[in-house]
Parts: sequence; structure tokens; C-alpha cells
Amino acid sequence: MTNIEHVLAEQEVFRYFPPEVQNHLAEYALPRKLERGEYLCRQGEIWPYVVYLSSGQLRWSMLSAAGKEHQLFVLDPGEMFWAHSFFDDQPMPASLKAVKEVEALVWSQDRLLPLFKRYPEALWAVTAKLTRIMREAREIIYGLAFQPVAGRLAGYLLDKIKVPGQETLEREMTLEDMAVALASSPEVVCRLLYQFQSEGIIKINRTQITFHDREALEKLVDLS
Amino acid sequence: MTNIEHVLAEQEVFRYFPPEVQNHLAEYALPRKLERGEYLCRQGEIWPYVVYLSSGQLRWSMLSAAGKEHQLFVLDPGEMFWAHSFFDDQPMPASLKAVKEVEALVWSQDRLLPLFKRYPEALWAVTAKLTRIMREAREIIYGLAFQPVAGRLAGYLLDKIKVPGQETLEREMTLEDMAVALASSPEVVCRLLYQFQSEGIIKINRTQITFHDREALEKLVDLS
DNA sequence: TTTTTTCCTTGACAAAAGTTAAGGGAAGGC
DNA sequence: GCCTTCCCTTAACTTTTGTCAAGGAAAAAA
Repeated sequence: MTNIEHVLAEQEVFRYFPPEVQNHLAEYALPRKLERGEYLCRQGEIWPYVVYLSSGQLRWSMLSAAGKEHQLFVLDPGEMFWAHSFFDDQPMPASLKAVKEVEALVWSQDRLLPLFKRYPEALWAVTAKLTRIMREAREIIYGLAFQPVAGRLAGYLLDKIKVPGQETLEREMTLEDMAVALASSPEVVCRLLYQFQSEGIIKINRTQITFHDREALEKLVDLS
Repeated sequence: MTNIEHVLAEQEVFRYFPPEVQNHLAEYALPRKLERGEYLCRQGEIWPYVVYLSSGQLRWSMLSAAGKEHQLFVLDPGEMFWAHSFFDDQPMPASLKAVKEVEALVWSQDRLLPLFKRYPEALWAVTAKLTRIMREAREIIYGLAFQPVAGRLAGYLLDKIKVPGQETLEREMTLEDMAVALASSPEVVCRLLYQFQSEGIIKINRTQITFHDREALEKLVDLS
């Protein structure tokens, strides 16, 4: 068993396949490499695949008719993505785009479907995975329906430093990136960041954001 | 086979069970009746069940910390609902509330799980069902992220008269109901309705809404 | 190093949406 | 028939958000 097969055998769905299947999962997959900016799949396309991300980062985001983009989540190394088309053969509702150089494994529906029919335990794990994604979608809806941009920004920042001790955040994302994640505009995000600073909540410069009052941010996330 | 069993045997998931199972589905279920305003399940509760709505109407909606409500969709007679907790035993992300007097059938996880393990075809149909719900969630996010309230209202109105010939809509919902569906407030909805009227798109009075320019509404749904 | 490009920052303005308050009409209960 | 309750409607005002434009700093390319 090679290294990648060990990793795959631990995945939340694949681990319910028997060892003899797990040993061959990597063979069933198609390796894909993407440059930064390339798309793995595009909104509107029928794309019945499952993805394991080995390295890089993928952004799952929707495009509006007016050309705006809204990021729903990013996929990090070690995570898997189950495309909508895989289950219902309908067009994809959003796009998967490489935001860093990407290496991934891709399985087609044809290859996996027989396995699922044979090992229902794995399929049950798929429903749990889909349910978790629905819960994430629920959080996004909650933010958009109930919170102003300031609240969503506060949540975004808190998300970026889950590490308890760490109080300084390197600004590796652009304002545009943040705007796409918050469904707003770079100017508004910038304005709010400086507003937070003027309220003593954070301290920012061009490269870093330092947290001075994490509680204030947490309060903003829902009460505002 | 009684009438209800015929109906259940045609449902998108249940139809993949063999006849001998279908014949007993109704027995496995618990019948529930709800008065208007009662809850079938509440946000935060662990509620591992599946619902078939015989009559009435259920509203699936989230409650914010500040006490606002946002309706995600309504369940109409003949439709089924698969609770999140059913798949992952985690708390429900929203509530199911009777907006009309309700009669429903409810199956517990305990009862159905063995069947799914045995009949993977049915479980595959579940993944397709979950995927469709994710697509609906995607449309909600699209509306909130990209469209102003006017656009969402236009879409809401068009949804209410899918019948091509019919150009008049009885106002059976309150402004409050519409606001809850659009994640806005009754006053804003009212204002927009009269704005649409002043633009010659619709004609409204206390009890009806008449469509004069359906195309204008369709244009509002995305371009605004 | 110089030049170009990208990104950040800010101000001014406009549009959209939320909120509060008040008055009036309709439906249902008494 | 009267009264209560619920709902609709509108105005005035505030807050939030979006947009446009301009200047400047940093990073990347030449």
C-alpha cells in the first residue's frame, strides 16, 4: 500500500470500503494538475466526479449574471469534494477554481457507483457528508440573511485565527478575496477594517491584522 | 394495499424499496397532527426523522439570535422532508412549523436505517434528494448574495403564478409572510409592491395582485 | 534601477434597506 | 351593530451598502 492509499483509506467515506477496495482507489482515479486560475469544473457544466485535493487550494464559488463572484468555501489539501452532478447528473451550480497551483485526484461516477451499490455503509457516510455541506450552506444563508457585512467580516476574521494564542494574522488574502467571501466589495471591506481599528478592536497595517479585542468581534458576529 | 401505501410507494426514495417493504411503510410511521403555529421540530433539537406531509403546510425556517425569522421553503401536501439529524445525529439547523393545520407521517431513523443498509438503490435516491435540496439552498444564497430585495420579490411573485394563463394572484399571504421568505421587512415589501405598481408592472389592492408586465418582473430577477 | 502592475486607502456621493410611528381598513368575535 | 384585533399603507428618518474616482504604496517585471 502506497502512501496515498493510506491517506485515502482514512477519508470519511472511503474508510467504509473494505481493504481490497481501498488498495485500488488510487488506481481508479485520474490525477489532475491545475495552474493558478484554472478551473476544475465550471458552473453550468455537467461534471459527475469526486475530488481529493493533494496540494494547493480550490475555491468553490458562484458567478452572478452580472459577473460578480461569491465564494462559498475553499477546499484545502486533504479534503474531498463531491460534485452535485455526481449524484443527479444535472449541471453544476458553481465552479471549482484553483487559487493556488493544484494537484488532485478525480474519480468518475462510472467507477465509484458500482462500489456504492455494493457497500451501503459507504453510501450512508456520503449522506452524512452531504448533510454537513448543507449545514455549511445554512451558515452562509444565516450570515447573508441576518448579518450586516460588518458581522460577516468579524466572523471571517475570527475564522482565520482559530489558534487561541495567536493574535496576529498575516494578510495573505487581498481585499478582493475577502469581498468575494463576504459577498461585498473591496472598498466596503477596507472601510470596515479601519472602522474596527478606530473602535480599538483590531490594529491593521498593509501586511498584518492584530486582534486587540476578540470579544468585541464575537459580539459583532451575531448581535449587530 | 391502502391508498396511503400507494402514494408512499411512488415517492422518490420509497419507490426503490421492494413491494413487500412498501406495503408496510405506513405501519412503520407515526401519524402526527399539528395545530396552526405548532412546531414539528425546533432549531437546535436533535430530531432524526423523515416526514411525509399528508395535508396542511409546513414552513422550514431559521431563527436568528436577534429573533428574526427567515423561511427557506415550505412543504406542501405530498412532499417529504428528510431531517438533518436523521443523517448525522446533530442538532437541527432550522425549525419545521405548521402554518396551516397539519397531518403528517413520521418515520424514525431506527426504523428506516436497516432498510437503507439493505436496499442501496433507495439510499442512492436519498443522495439525489439531498443534492436537490443543496441546489435549492444555492438559489437562496444566490438571491441573498447578488440580488436586492426588489429582485427577490420579483422572483417570489413569479413563483406564485407558474400557471401561464393566470395573471391574477390572490393575496393569501401577509406582508409579514413575504418578508420572512425574502429576508426583509413587511414595510419594505409593501413599499416595493407599490413601486412596482407605479412602474406599471403590477396592479395591486388589498386582496389581489394583477400582473401587467411579466417580462419586467423577469428582468428584475437578475439584472437589478 | 526603473517601470509597470497590482493592490490598498480614502473621500464623496448615491442607492438601498431598515426602523419608527401613525392612521386606516377589513375580518372576526361579542 | 359595535369592538377588538390584525393587517396594510405611508411618511420621515437613519443606517448600511454600493459605486466612482483618485492617489499612493508595495511588489513584480523589465
